[in-house]
Amino acid sequence: MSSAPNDHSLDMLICRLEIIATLSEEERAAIRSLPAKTRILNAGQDIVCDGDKPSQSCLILNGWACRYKLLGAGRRQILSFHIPGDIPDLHSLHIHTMDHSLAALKETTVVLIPHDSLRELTARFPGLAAILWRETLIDAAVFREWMTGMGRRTAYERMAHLFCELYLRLQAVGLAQSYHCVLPITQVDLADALGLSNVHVNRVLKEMREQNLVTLRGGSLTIEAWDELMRACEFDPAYRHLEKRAS
Amino acid sequence: MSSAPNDHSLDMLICRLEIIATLSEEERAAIRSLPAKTRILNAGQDIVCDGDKPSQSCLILNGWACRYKLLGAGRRQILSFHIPGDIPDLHSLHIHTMDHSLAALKETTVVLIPHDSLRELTARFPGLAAILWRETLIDAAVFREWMTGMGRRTAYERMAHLFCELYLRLQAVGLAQSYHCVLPITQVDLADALGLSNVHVNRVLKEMREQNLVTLRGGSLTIEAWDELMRACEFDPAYRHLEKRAS
DNA sequence: CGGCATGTTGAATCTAATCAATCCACGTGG
DNA sequence: CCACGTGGATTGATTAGATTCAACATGCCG
Repeated sequence: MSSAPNDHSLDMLICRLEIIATLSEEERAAIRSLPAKTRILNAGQDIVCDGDKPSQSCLILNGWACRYKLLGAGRRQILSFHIPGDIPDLHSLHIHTMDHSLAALKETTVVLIPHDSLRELTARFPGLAAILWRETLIDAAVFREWMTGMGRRTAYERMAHLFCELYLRLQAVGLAQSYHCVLPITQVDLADALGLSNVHVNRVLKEMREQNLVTLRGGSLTIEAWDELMRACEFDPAYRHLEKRAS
Repeated sequence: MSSAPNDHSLDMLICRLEIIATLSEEERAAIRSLPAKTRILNAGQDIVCDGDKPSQSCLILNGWACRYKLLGAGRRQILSFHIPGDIPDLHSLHIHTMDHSLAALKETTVVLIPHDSLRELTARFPGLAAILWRETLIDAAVFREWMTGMGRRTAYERMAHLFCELYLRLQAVGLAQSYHCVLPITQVDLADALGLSNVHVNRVLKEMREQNLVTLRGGSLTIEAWDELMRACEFDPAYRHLEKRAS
């Protein structure tokens, strides 16, 4: 953990929020002056654990993370994947006990922002409060989409849907272009995210590869037929609620 | 739709918020003076639809509702059930387009509160804003729990878990006692909520009945063995985040 | 080089879905 | 009052999809 010179790590957050809203110069300045500590995590390392009562939230600067819950008999459910610009535990600002864990999927750099500072920020700038609130609501909207997938979509559709979602999210932060991106997710992780067994994930991936739809290999994803991929899972990006709106 | 004399329908909301927080007298008064219209819906009637851009949120006064998404080929996923005291579409305050629908499961009375008034309220009382934000975060926490159920729990466990959740929620608003409550949910609804087929729901219910665990019949639920029911699904109520905290 | 994590494949098994009847309670209209 | 229609619940038979178990391949790292 290193106390940051605060180069401009928080610009990442500004950039992210401006995807869904317009910020004033004051608001940008206030965000930039948030106290922040940088921390680097190894692959597999937990950032926050189920049951913790964190006093800070983390912004991902680079790397990958996922949230997950553990059940008895070694069962695990991955709830979401997170990429640079995300604040995966923003909810802990108002919900004090973690009901799941957050872990790095590869070497990952995060910026830790104290809840006190965030609370002060939202008190001074109600507009920012609304935007952050909105971020957590979008998070919930994505949960709803995943839920409907797990309940009512086939394994094939679920996988296709996840690839569409991840590609668009990566593209939005400049980490994907021309239907190609890094995806440091193992087949076991995919299985735990989609509610499948690792063996079945392997077979569905094989099928998609053979159909020249998508190829996932060596930690990188190539989408060979974007339109068909979207059609296969009835993908509608509306659930991510990216319509911009002057708060 | 009738313009309400505003007897005290909003006390329901106060009561609900005081489950997770402590309100000042001013805050209570401000809530009570919210403009509100009462509306009565028939069973099966939609309250808000996927794609709508509502300008108000609804508080359930009595009855039952559920949120759901429709997919191609007639598939439906129920995302949540709602009982008196819930504000199932509070998120529409900051997310402007509905990504799912909300429908009454039986004759249901709701109070409609304009977004403008809510925004004004949260601007004047940042403490209330935090509490409402928190409500939406708890909503998301429940989604996470359902997700892990659909991904990693068996049909039997999922069903048991849902019954535990609903019973405790009903109990909290005085609609259940001595392990018995009204549950106007058909087996088809249960199936769409749990990601199962109606036939399988029927079989699991039969199994539970034969084990003297729970009986669901004629719209009412009786839990014969609460402890065992909780054990069967590893139920831990923590995910509903009811710890009270002076905001 | 050995060890370990990850990915791949086959075979057997099982859970839950699907298809198809039937039943029952209830309300409606003749 | 009874015939009828309807929505929900129930049951059986069959099948599809996914899991489990097991073996083996591959690649990376110390």
